[in-house]
Amino acid sequence: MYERKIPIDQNCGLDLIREVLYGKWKIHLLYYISRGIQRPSELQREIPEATRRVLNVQLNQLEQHELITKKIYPQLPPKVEYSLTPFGESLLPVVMLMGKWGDDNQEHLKRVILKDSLESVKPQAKVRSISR
Amino acid sequence: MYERKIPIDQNCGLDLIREVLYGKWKIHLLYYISRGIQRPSELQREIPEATRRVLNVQLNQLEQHELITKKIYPQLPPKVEYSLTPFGESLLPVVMLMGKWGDDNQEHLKRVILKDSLESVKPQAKVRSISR
DNA sequence: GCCCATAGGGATAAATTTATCCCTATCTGA
DNA sequence: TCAGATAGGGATAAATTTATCCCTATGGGC
Repeated sequence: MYERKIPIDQNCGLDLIREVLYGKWKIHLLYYISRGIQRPSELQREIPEATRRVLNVQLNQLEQHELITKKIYPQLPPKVEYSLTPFGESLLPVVMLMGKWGDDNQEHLKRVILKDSLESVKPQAKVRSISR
Repeated sequence: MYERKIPIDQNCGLDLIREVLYGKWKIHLLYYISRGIQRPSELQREIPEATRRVLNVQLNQLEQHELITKKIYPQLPPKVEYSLTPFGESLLPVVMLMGKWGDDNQEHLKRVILKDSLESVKPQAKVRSISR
C-alpha cells in the first residue's frame, strides 16, 4: 500500500470531507450504492469508464472510512454486496446536491470544460499596462 | 501548461461537477471568497497549508470555469480581487453543505482518517473460508 | 478442456496534481 | 539601500492517484 508522505490537513470540515470524498469515483460509487447497485460487477458495469482496479481500491477506502459496509456471501461463485452505513447515508444529501447541480448546469459546465482543450489556441493577450 | 492525455468524462452531473471542483483547495477558495476574503494574499493567509503557487493555479482554473471573476485594480502595488460569479454562487449550497457535514462529523472523520496511518499495523486477518 | 462470470490484489507504468525554487516589478517604510 | 508587501508565472521535482497487466479460485455451459 502507498505510504503517505505529507500529513493530512484536519483543520476544518472541508479538509475532513475532502479526505473521504476525494477520489475520482467515490461519489459515483456512493450514489449507485444508494440506488441499490450493490455488487462490484454491477457497479463496474454502471461505471465502465473506470477500471475494475480503481473501483476496488476506492470501495476499500470508502469501507475503511466507514461510509459503506461489505457483506460477503460465503458461496461460489463469490457474491459481495456493499451498503451504505448510516454515516454514509448522512452524506447522501451532499452527493445528491452535487449531482443535481451538475445536471442542472450541464450546458454551462460542458462549455467551460471544453474551453480547457482550446486553451492552447487562446490569444493570450494578457496585457495589463499598469505602469502607464 | 499541462496537456491532458485522457479525455474528460461528461456522462452525468457528477462527472461534470468533478471537473470544476476537483482540486485540493478549490472548495476552500470558493468558501473564503464567498465570505469576503477576496485578495490573493488574504486567501493565502487564510490557507497557509497551501502554497502560493497552487492557490494561483486553482484560482485560475476557477476563473476559467467561470465560477469566479478577477478584478485587477490598475495600481501599484498591485491589487486584485476575486468574486463569485452568479454561477459560482449557485454552487455555494453545495460548498456549505460539504463544510457543514464535515464539521458535524468531525469526530467520526478524524477517527476514520486516523485509521489510515495505522493501516500498516492492522492484523490483516482476511480469512474467508468459502471452500469449506 | 476452454471461455465466461464472480471477486480481488500485486507490481509497475503512466498520468495528473502539488510542492519547491527562483525571477520579474514597484511602492512603502526603516 | 535593503526588507517586505503586492501579484504572478516558469521550470522542475516530488507526491499521489489511476491505468495496465497479470495471477489466483471455482462453477457453469458448450
